[in-house]
Amino acid sequence: MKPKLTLNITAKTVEGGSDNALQAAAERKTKATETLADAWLRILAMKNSDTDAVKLREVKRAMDAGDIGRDVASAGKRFSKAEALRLYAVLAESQREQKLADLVANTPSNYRLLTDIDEVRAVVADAFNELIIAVDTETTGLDVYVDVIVGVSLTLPTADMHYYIPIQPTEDERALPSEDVLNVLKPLMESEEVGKVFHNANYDIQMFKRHGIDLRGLAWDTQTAMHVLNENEDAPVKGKQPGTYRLKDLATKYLGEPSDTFAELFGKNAKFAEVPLDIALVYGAKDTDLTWRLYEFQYAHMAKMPTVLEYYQTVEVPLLYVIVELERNGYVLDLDFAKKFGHELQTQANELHDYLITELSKYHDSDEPMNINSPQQLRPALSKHIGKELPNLDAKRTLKPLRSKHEIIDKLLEYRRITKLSGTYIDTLPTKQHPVTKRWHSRFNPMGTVTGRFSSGMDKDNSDDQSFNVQNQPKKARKMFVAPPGKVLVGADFKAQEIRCVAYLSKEPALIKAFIENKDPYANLAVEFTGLPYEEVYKTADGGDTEWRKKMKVAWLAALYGASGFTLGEWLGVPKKEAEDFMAKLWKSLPALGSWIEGNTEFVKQHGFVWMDKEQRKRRLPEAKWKREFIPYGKYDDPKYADARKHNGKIGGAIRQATNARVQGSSAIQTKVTMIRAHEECSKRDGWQLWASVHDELLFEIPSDFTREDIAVIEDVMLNSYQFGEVSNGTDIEVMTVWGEGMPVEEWFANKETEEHA
DNA sequence: CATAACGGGCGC
DNA sequence: ATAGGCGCCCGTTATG
Repeated sequence: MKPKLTLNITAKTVEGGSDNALQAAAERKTKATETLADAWLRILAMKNSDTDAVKLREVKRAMDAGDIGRDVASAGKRFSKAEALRLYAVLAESQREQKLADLVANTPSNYRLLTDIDEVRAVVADAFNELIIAVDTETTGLDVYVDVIVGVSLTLPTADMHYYIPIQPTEDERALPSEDVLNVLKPLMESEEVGKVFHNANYDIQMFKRHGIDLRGLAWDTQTAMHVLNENEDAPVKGKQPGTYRLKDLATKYLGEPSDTFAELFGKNAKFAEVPLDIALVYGAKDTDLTWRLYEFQYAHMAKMPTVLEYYQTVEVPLLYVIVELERNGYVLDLDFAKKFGHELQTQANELHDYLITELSKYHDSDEPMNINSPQQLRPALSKHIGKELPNLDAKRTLKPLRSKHEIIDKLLEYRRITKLSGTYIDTLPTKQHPVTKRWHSRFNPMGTVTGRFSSGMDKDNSDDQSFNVQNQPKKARKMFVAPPGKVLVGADFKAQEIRCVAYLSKEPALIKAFIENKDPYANLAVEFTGLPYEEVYKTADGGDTEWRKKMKVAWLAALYGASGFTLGEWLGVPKKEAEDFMAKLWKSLPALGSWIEGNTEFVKQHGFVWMDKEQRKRRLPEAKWKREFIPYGKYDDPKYADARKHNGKIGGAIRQATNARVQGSSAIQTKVTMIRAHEECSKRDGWQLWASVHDELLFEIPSDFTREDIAVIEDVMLNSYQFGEVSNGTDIEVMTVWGEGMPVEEWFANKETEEHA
């Protein structure tokens, strides 16, 4: 039986209403007579977010099964998406209670709650007989500088036992004092002899550090390992929920063990310290149980790729210690400078805003005041102002070419530059000082990119996170970052890292020769291409780039990014045909490079992935194996072929990524290996810290009375930690007290000597 | 009021 | 037939 809802009115009986009112009433009636099935069709056809879509389907399933009925308060009203989502909350709550009861009732017999310190001692003694164990901490929250551990889970695989140790401040009198338990655990956690497996080790290492435990013996992290095994795991695919590197999602998917996250079981704002111990046991012990099983699964798979396994264990795992130090060290900001600079920007922004509003309001067709930041309002107004229809407001392609002709566009670009600078950096960063450490902390995510680079930014799972992206700070914002008292910052980059990487991977003689002879690679490419003498294609008399060198830089990027002739033409400002001819001729003069790129394309089409250097890491590009769909000539813009267009676009995208991923990923390996060496050298010396890593650059914090020998150590780290075959590494080293305001090492020492003699 | 998509822009 | 790789974050806009 379909429930049918009707309202007791008809259009005819409404008295004294206007036509509009009649119509509205009729519409209301149509909507009200909608069947529930129709309502579902309507709701599911809406533009729902992925999370909403999942919730809605779940509610529909429960309703169809008769598990849940309509909201009493909404009786008589049309069934809405809002009501469906309210029902989801009700459903989730009752399911949650049922799930918890089921979990406790089905607690495995080898899960054990430890509430006696002697039992903890016995378990630790047993753990010393294991080669490797799984460990997890439960805490009061997610702030690694404030929150504390309220429980520790241990899995002892040979004993086949899973323990949960609740500690104070867990709100149960059986919970043991924190210090007692952690003192017993300390030798185990600090032992190199017993390996440890974690899921998201960074977090647990930091929590232990907060309690004075310096964790050693890290053997595996099931989160970063999963990313090495499948970097596409949480690719934002439509209709699929992201965030699948969570332990519970991985267990559900790979272990066939349906598992709920903490929030799903206890609600968003629940505190682990308040969870009853019978539930805490089954939840906590299951964490390490699942982590261990996931480790076994992952190890078996990775062992089939020995080069990847070796890389994971010797680079990605030890790197986690480095990341912990990097994040905890944090940054010092010059707040006085930020405040002064912020005011300056504000004044400039206000002036520009006034000018733009005055000029553009004339063309703004609305009673509401105009908003310059709204592209929707800005584009028509600006188009009318300059008397030319603008297709978009893209700075590089559309606005910059017009800036010299129209003052308004020049001012607009300046306004956008200033508001971006203050809004994202100068005004925002000062608010992110950590209240306890008094420093600014960034996150370095080793699984933030598909190629193996780090990403940096906020922790998406932690809404309170005050972290920020340290890798995209513009030059002007870097001036806020200063060396801590008594220290200097030393920046060391990999000179032409990606070009050296390509020289090595492609074995292109023209490139290799440039680095052996210590010449400029772009100029050497130009020599190879034009036959002109080196001096004529390198620098101009005033030290700027020659036309040929500029052109080669652009062509280089095009080659690396897989740009088409069309795009290269745009970059060089020449017709497509000319760009294509140029590219063809370039490949002819660099045959090894050309065939290397072609080889990458063939390889990815055949295998659906590419290798990074020495097969240490894969970039999986399954779309490259797809077959192109046929679109008849002239039908390209036909909406009928939209899907085919999209399909073919993905193939092109995957092929473009093949070469780029090899270069970017291999360079990232070099940077990561070098970071481990850098960290080792820092830990041998007082006051030395790795300060940041920005893709092809490492920054150090060292005492300001450093010597030339100290710089030689940093130079050695950069040049000799990871080689690209016979292609040597290069580095430029700078000393600074303010980030970005550097000077060469020799200048630093020269200044110092002058001061000493004065 | 929360969430997500999008245009735009900073870094390498 | 199609148009530059990898990120993160801001403000606006759409949506219910």
